Amino acid sequence: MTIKVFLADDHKILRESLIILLQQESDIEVIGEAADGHQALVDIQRLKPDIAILDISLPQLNGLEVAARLKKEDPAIKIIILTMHKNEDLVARAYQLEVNGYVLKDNALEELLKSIRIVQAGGIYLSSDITSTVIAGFVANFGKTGGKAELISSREREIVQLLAEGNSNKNIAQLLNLSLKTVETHRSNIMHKLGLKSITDLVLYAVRNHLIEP
Amino acid sequence: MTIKVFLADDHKILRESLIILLQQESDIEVIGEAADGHQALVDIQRLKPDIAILDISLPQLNGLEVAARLKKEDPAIKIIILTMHKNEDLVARAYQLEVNGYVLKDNALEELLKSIRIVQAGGIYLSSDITSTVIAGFVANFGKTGGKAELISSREREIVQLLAEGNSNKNIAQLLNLSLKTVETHRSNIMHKLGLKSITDLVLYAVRNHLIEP
DNA sequence: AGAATATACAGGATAACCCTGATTAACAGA
DNA sequence: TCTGTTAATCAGGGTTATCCTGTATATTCT
Repeated sequence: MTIKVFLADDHKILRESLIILLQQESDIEVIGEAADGHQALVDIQRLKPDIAILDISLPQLNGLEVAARLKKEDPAIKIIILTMHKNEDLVARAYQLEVNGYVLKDNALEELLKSIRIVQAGGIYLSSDITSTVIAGFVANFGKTGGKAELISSREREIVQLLAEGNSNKNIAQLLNLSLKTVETHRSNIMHKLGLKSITDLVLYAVRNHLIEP
Repeated sequence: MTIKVFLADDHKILRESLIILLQQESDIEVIGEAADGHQALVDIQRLKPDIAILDISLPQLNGLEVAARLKKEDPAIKIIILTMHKNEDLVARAYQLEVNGYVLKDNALEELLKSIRIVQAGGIYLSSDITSTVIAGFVANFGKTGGKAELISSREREIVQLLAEGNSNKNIAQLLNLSLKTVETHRSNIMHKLGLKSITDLVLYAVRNHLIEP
């Protein structure tokens, strides 16, 4: 019995290449493909693959939304997210949706094959270079806040935005009538909670989460 | 005589897949690969492939900058840009660099093979879906970019990207084999030239100019 | 040749970062 | 109600990083 997989990715070159290579595996069979979220949703519900492999940045309906709708209708469906995004928030959202795998495109092809077999066997697969701290932090928060995990507090989010807008710690302290030390503490906590390594990462986080516009 | 190609793309899954499939073509031989711009530049100059296939969004040094440096050293080198971006400004910039091919990742694999053979034969290949945007872009940009002085130098652009990717001055100095003080000077000059007040402004500049992806 | 630019490097001042603390208020669970 | 957790506030003190002001050489442009 082969593992029937469905592949949704908007880049045809990658889609075609992966299908050719997946077909060469004796235990894997690609039974369908899609280039956008709507088509993926319709075809996956019709073809009922064992595993749906979804890119996040799909046109019309993003991969996480497709995953959410599939899981809502059939919580047993197996989903692997295949994406270039190692953004903490997206990983957390995927985790919330209880997807079965999260594989980065800059990992080896071998990782994808491994994830398919592990997920088919009932396991959960996460790319090794996704920071464990984010997952740990997320798991720690999950359930205590009623389902929706807020990684950072309201005050912290306010400071994220001010930082991403180019304000210095000193500046923020003046704006918010706080001690410089308080701002430093917030900043440090934010970096740890979000798993960011530099102010640059913070700006990108803010852009991705629409706290500021590029 | 086979066509010797070099492939640079930061997504290992795509890179691996493409190499396997390109190797199956009897007239094509992949003689090297790279996951970042620096490695690509060094290896391409060392291995001297017939055609260099470059993604635009490469870490450390983006594909267009790699193309510019390769063309400067050897104007006869053949370059195919393989990218997800169909922005007219990126296409126009590629055209100014006189690259030999521009293929979109959402085209078929067959397109890439065709582009390799056409470019090897001395032709220029453009993905069919960007023909209209490229024409529009040229009409709009023609004349403007003729003698317009670049705001920042090639070296500075390289450092902008490394900064926006979250590297510290120290880190960049090591990567480029420069003194820390040199990197600091470049950084300062960049900020003044571009009228930026903070590193976050620089990240936003890099995002807007597609030096990095949000 | 002269001017402008790119590239490279230094010293000293300022700001940010890191780690280990502390206090107070709010709030949830046993 | 007591206890534990989190949010929010602040501090000392040491280590790094960044900013500002200069200098110098090679290359490129006119």
